[in-house]
Amino acid sequence: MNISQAARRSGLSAKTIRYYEDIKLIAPAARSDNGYRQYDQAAVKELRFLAHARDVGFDLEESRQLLELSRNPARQSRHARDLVMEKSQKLQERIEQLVAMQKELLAMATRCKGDEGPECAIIENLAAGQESDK
Amino acid sequence: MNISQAARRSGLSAKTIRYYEDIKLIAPAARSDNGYRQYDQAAVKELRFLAHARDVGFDLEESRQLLELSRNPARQSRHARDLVMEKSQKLQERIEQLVAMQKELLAMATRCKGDEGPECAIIENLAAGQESDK
DNA sequence: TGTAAACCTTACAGTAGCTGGAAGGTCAAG
DNA sequence: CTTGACCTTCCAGCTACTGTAAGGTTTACA
Repeated sequence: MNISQAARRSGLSAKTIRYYEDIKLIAPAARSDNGYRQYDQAAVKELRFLAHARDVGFDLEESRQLLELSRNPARQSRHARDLVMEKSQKLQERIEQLVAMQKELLAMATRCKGDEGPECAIIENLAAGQESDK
Repeated sequence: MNISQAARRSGLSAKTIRYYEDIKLIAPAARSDNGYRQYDQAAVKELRFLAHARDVGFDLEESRQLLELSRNPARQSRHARDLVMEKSQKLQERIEQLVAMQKELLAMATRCKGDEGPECAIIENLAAGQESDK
């Protein structure tokens, strides 16, 4: 199949698939006589793997590691688990950070009248700085 | 004061301050005879404003808008409030997305033994694709 | 047979928000 | 007079793509 069908089946864009080939995340696709890239079921499966890994938050380097594990029949599931736990930890920290931001945004919004006047707790709050160094 | 002190007092790096000047987020700093940038309290206050706006999740364009509001004595607090509410909404969506990712990561990790063997629910889960198009 | 739409190719530029490094000028202490 | 800590500008690189240009191919249809 051509690249756009592989894209549809994998959930990646054709652009992204070419990009993944460029950066050697996947092996160069076979080519048909006209020079078009050709994908088989196995190739699509790897693309779907990558799409899913990205979806759950792995970056390209981590996705590459996971893909290598999936290709390696002598892998140790411990390695995959380590990657997942580490990502989960980072994600947890990120979530807590966003929740804290969210909390502060709502606190600011609550105290701002949001009318036609210039007085604004949001602006004051952002301007009010924790002075650090003198 | 010189740039590194302004950096310490604002919570931004010197690099970042120069960058903000470059992209005209802030006015070009005054220069002393030797060509060094000079910052006064008002300048530091704007830098702190920006640092804080970034901290709570605003991107540079939004931060620029907020800074303009803070500079404008004829502002309407409604505008600031709108920016905050919109950002809060986006943030909420992002948080829910990350929480869903986190949930899936933990579900995968739970089902993976994480030992020396190759059998791994994580790999299987990532490989198992929701086949979309035939 | 012509042509237009829908594919495909490569190559290069741009995005956000910085950070790092090179190459060099300035300043205060010892 | 040298060392180290500043400062300057400029350019490259980071992530993970996306957009665009300029072209070649294939297919459907009039």
